[in-house]
Amino acid sequence: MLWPVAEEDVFKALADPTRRRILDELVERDGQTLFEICTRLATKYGLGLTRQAIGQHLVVLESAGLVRSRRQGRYKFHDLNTEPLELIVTRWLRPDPPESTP
Amino acid sequence: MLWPVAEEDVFKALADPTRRRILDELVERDGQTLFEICTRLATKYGLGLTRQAIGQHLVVLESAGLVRSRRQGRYKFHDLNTEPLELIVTRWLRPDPPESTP
DNA sequence: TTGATAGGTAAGTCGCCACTTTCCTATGCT
DNA sequence: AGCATAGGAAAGTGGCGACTTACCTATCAA
Repeated sequence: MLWPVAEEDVFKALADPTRRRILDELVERDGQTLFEICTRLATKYGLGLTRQAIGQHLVVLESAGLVRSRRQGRYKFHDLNTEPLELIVTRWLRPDPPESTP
Repeated sequence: MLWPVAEEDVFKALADPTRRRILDELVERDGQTLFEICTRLATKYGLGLTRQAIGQHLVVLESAGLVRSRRQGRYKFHDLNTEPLELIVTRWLRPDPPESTP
């Protein structure tokens, strides 16, 4: 248990389509800055959002543990972290289907 | 591709804590009716929601393909369907880590 | 048919959330 | 120093979603 992240935060973070697209970009290439993400969202998806909006989305993703950031000079690089997603997968798996109970 | 369900619907359905608890109940026992779900949510979690509220949540879950229902007389039984969850899992998996690039 | 049970529908309220606008801080370059 | 770049913070707005209240339909039992 590395992050004291509530499941609530993870699901809420994933609820927004823009945030999901940000994750899509980061899975393609880690270590992007805010401006890079803005540019790619604009060119690839025609997203007409301001830099501030994307910045707020990144805060939400970080709070959910889905994105980790490292500061370097005036740049802040963002990395994808898929660990919290495992919570989702395992949560609603059938405990153990006994297979032969007619 | 069994249901024409948008990914948007799945993530939105999972965004609400009450709906997640409903899924928790269904993974424990399939085939519960609306009233059963209401009762169990109230007793186990102290959820003070009206029957109508739960009913609306079930509609959302069905639209997302996470719950399937079968009518039988005046009863309507609800079953969990975890297929849409696989979308979430596979979406942000790294394509193929080349492993040896130090 | 009457009454009870199981569920559906629709209007209305309220709070939250995404987004913009505006302004501010920090780092690097020359 | 001065300016541009990268990022952060905060107030305000608009819309959507969760919930309630109230009413309606359908099935079964007496």
